[in-house]
Amino acid sequence: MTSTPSHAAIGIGELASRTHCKPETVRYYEKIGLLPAAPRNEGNQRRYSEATVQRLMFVRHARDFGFSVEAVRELLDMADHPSQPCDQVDQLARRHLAEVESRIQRLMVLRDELKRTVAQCDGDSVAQCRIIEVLSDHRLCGHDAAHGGAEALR
Amino acid sequence: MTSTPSHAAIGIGELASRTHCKPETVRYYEKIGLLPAAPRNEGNQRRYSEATVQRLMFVRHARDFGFSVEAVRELLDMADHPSQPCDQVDQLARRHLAEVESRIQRLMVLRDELKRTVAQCDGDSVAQCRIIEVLSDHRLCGHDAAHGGAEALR
DNA sequence: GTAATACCTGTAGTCACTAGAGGTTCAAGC
DNA sequence: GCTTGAACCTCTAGTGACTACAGGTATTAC
Repeated sequence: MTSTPSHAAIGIGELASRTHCKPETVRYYEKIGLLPAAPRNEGNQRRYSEATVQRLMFVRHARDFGFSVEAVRELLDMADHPSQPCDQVDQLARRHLAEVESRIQRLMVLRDELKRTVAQCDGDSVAQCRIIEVLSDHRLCGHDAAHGGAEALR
Repeated sequence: MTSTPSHAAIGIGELASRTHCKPETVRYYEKIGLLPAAPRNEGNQRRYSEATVQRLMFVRHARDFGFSVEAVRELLDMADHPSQPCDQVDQLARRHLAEVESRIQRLMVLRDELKRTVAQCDGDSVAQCRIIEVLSDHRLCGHDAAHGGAEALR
């Protein structure tokens, strides 16, 4: 076991493994200001406290929720001011929820069209392939607008 | 109207507008080899044929379907060999469909969790905010694994 | 003492474009 | 023929959120 007593300083490797990310990511977060510049030991290596573990967990969790780094920055700022009203947090989360829902919608349209197209392929030569045919001629789609596939991923 | 007779050479601007993309994107596709290097007029400007319009439409349409540029490259290659069997096209499309479906699944898990969290916020101060609380403590989630938010977007 | 591992900085790469600088060519009107 | 403005050219850098690598230093275990 390499568990460290809670009062001891934590190295970047342990911090990373405890928060399910990589040392590179930790340094990246420090660089872009999501984490404060870590104090160093005599050999110039970063040493962390439990508070930083908590902060990084918050960051990772928010990222897992799909919030952008900029949104995480705002959320952290709000979390740092607990006596303020939480309207802003609420708005940010609702906006994000709306984005996720619209992404799901667009992906579902795309999925249906892909499904329909794939189902029509009879496994013969490319010349008769329905997939290639549909890609070649937009009029063969169920939809006449773009499906928003590439955009749906953003 | 600025319509061009079909036998005349087409400029990059018209090609772009007819395929709903930008001149920059056309040049980018040429650079990465999705489009062949265009012949030039005396003043070094690109001139396109109807065949290129068709090819670019294919590319845009495949991208709208959410295929990666690498996948589009493969699809183009297959479309260029119409006498071959279309198993590969089929496999590529099915793999892509599976990816889209898994992305939808992950996004739906994320959406449900976000929805639940947002619903629990009573609009009081940040200190009591359920959203901040959940982000601070992963155990408060419905799920105990990562929600795959950031990954779901890829 | 030595060897393996962990850490450091800085830079470049990923994906699919997009934006801008700074210059050239074209097309239309006078 | 000249001028003006739009369209075009090349090249470089920026986007988001990391990831990977090169080349060096520190720590740790034996």
